[in-house]
Amino acid sequence: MAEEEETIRPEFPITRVKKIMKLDKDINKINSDALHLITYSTELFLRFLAEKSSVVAAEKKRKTVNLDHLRIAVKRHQPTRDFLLDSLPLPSPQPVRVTKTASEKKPPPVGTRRIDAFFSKGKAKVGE
Amino acid sequence: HSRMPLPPEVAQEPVYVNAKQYQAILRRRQARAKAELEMKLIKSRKPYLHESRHQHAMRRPRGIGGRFAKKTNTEASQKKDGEKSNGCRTQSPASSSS
Amino acid sequence: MADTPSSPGVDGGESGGSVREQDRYLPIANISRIMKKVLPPNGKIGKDAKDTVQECVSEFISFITSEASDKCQKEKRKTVNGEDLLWAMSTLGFEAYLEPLKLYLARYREGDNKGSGKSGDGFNRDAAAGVSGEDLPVV
DNA sequence: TTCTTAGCCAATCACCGTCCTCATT
DNA sequence: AATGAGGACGGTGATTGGCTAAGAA
Repeated sequence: MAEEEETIRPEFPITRVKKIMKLDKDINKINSDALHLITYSTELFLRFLAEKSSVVAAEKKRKTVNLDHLRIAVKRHQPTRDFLLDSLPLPSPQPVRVTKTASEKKPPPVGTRRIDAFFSKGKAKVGE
Repeated sequence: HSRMPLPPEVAQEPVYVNAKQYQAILRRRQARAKAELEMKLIKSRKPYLHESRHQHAMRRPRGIGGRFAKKTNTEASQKKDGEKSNGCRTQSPASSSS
Repeated sequence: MADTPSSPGVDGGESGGSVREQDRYLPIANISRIMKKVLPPNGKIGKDAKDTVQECVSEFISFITSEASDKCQKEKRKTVNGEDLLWAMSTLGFEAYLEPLKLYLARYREGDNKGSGKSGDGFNRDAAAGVSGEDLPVV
């Protein structure tokens, strides 16, 4: 057997993934497993965004995936939507179609709570 | 589990987020605010990242269609004037559509 | 064209102690290439979409890592390990990645390093679809 | 219809991977 | 003992813009 397993590598440069992690000074040390896992999961996440955005583009009958499609795609997956809340710039004109329907103004489904304490402390009670 | 209203960083009214992520999102906000303060994180995108690569791209031979052309022997010799024969776009997409 | 406030200036050196773009994001060419793989054959991607995805991906890294690191601090450990990351994934709503990740880790350990990298390996082909499924069951 | 824009090409060179030493667990 | 951080070094793929078809409007 003359063929040897070529050490295939992830699509992303691992060293840069680590650099991005280390931008947060609260991060101390990272072991090899963690580094590789994050790198690969990032690739998975990217594929997810691309795939979902592509679906939206198709729905909109567009051949080019644009930022709007990405926003809609993200909006459809709660965990992603929530943690990317600050990362997605709001589209310039938000069609304020907000009919002052008081009944509709109660968005939070069961199991949701409001946060008011951004200043006081970074700790809010999660217990319901 | 439950969802938590998150104080908006840019929006106006509180947004409800997954309770599991709530703490993590706030932590990240603090971390980014701190990083922005300490490292003066840039917000805007530069037109290009490296001056040297920008220059390289600008000085490269281009085909008739604006594409980068292969370095020819003429170029390799770097002495004689040459005629760029390659870099020309391949005719036309022709009919490759299935 | 609206030009960016910050001039290109010199390469590599930004005034003060600012973090460079190439240190905060993954290479845009890699982002674009991976995205194109899941698009239809003739699909295109807008520049704004690429740039924003690039930022979102970096945020993803920091988001997950932060949660894992937080767990480490609470447990008085100084090194983030694989378990911490897997735990963070599931905690933050990406439990769909657990299986693909474990699989990948096994591959990686097995032969020093192994990955899906190039197309041809199908063990992760549907991995992205894992979370694609839909919203998680909000119990 | 008109106007905007993303893909296309490949050469340099900044960055990635590897190997090393030293520190930490 | 095992393993991660940090640095040096060599190899290499990401970076890069003008033109125009492809799409958006």
